[in-house]
Amino acid sequence: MSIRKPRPTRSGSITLADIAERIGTSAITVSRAINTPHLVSAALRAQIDAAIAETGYLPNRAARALARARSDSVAVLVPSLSNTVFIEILAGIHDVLQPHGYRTLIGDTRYSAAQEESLLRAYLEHSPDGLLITGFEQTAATRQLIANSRIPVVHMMELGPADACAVGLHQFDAGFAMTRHLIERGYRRIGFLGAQLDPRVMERLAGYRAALQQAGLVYPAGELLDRTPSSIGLGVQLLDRLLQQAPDCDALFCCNDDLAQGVLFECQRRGIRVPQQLAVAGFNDLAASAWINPRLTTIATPRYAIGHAAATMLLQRMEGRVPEPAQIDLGYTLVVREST
Amino acid sequence: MSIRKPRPTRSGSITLADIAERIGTSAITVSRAINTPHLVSAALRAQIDAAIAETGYLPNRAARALARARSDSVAVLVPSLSNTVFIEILAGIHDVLQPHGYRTLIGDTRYSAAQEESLLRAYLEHSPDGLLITGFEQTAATRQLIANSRIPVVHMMELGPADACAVGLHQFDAGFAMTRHLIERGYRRIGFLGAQLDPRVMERLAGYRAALQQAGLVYPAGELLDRTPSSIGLGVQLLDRLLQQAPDCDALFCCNDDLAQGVLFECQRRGIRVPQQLAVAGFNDLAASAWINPRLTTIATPRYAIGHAAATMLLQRMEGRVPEPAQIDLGYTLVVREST
DNA sequence: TTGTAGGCGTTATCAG
DNA sequence: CTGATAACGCCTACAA
Repeated sequence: MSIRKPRPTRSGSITLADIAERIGTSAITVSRAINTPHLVSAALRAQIDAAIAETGYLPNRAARALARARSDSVAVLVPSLSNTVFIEILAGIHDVLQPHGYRTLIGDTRYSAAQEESLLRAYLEHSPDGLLITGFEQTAATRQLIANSRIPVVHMMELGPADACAVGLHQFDAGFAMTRHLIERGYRRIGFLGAQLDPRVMERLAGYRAALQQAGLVYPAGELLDRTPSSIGLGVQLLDRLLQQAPDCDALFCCNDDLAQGVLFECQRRGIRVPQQLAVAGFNDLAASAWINPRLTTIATPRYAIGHAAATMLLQRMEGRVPEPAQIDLGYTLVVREST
Repeated sequence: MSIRKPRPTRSGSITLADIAERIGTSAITVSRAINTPHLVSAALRAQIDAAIAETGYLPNRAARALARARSDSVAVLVPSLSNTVFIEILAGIHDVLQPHGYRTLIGDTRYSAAQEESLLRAYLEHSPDGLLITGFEQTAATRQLIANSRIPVVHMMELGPADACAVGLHQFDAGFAMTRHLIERGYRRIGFLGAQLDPRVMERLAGYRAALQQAGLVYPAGELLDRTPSSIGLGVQLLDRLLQQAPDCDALFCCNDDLAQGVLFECQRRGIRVPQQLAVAGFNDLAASAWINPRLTTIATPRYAIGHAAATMLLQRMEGRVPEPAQIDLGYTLVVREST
């Protein structure tokens, strides 16, 4: 009989070996009792469970990750957390991944490709089992990092090159559809308010331009673009600037609801009647838009569903399956309310 | 000269040893070149850096965490991500922790103490070096987990028992102050709309009640409480119910700005003049509140600063220092605008 | 300034 | 069903 040497650990926390020692079995058996209970006799299992409960043992993820060469975690990169659009995406992701035992490493790139790159580098050190990333505008280095890591990736929000996995919608089409709606309503001098100018906004803008062009209603004076992050306050400000550069504008397509809400507030304040004097449309259908006065016409985007589907697709790829199809277009809905 | 045996790794990724082998040195030297460059000769350092760049080597956090018995990560538990209040707290936390090399594990408890407990259990497996948690309403098991883990904790938003570390404000006082403001403005039948009913809302309610009591203006019919999560739509709905149960109400203190915004939208729709017929006050000073019509009187809470200070305090404790004082009251600001 | 030995806590592998 | 052994990749301690 060998004398078990006392095992003073550096961290002082309880380990598998501690539990094993307590009930005179081996660490590996305790490990099995936890991970594959059906491979352990009921008697031992009961003892082990009791010891675990007594001691408050918590498995050490780092050790597990090291031994198994996988971390049960997924890195998620979004451009912003203050935009509820991405919060809803995260909710969809979480609801899929959580039940499968995955942890989520959330990274906020603050709309910067450089930040995205450094965040990704940082997260790759955790050897995530998969990656969910927003859009397709990665730096070359980011793309290289992803390629080298060999982990499955699913892009969110936009649809891209056919060889990539993605769940999203055609931002161009949505921008086009909203503009068509305004044209069909009879508006003729349709402006566009753009903020942040991230790739998705630029796509919407392209859709807007295409629709105007097609209808012979091109209206350059009506375009107002600003790199500033979108906000209600910015909407207020941009309306003022727009009315100066295009006083005869009769409809305004805002690249998102924040901006549109600011515009509506300012219209109220100035006594501009919406939609009679100026029609206002937004994008994304945020919570306030259904209640503001007048209720805002907008494009509803399926954020939760995008997160859900992207996570589901990633799950398949992490399990080695090949998701079919590789690109899922979840579309958009034109929600016509009172403001147009 | 010993023959180096080929090192086929399970994961296939590049390791310190790979780099070392490439340039004929040892793993530990490469480790030092990365972590304590001043302990390695310039010549070797240059070679090592080159090899790292060439191979795209990324350190393995799990191995590092295991070896050092610390993870350079901090667990953060908030009740909601859809409430921008907590997003701003996260921003403050991030801005402090990120530069110090800490990763943030974000947990959304969805206002459930049970979820909080299971999230904490999950995150403790990552052996975070510290914990930031919202409020003081933990389950007994949660408290036990925290105690056993022996990691430093800082509570956020509220102030609590003197032996705990916390950064926040006296929700009771803020509720009291807003109610005093309404009383001083001359309103006499002041109602209260409460949603979610989390501990902080209940504190504000208590402050409201105390102020009314003190002024001899107790107005039970004016209290309307609903467990439903707060939202603009709920504000609309609650106003309707309130006007039925307390038609003579002349001021309404909403437990947060979402609710208040819904109330304002519905007042507009019904032609109720604010503040002449009904004064409306909110709580938190969300972005829209400064722009809505009429502009909303509310309590501004220092969310970013709370996150920032809490993270700073945690940092001190993680470095073994004892922060002084242990409780930081960051206060609140009564922002009087047009709605009262 | 560099290297060797050994351990961190868990799991894969293979043997009983 | 159970266990011994050897990784996993990195770091501490000590030695040279």
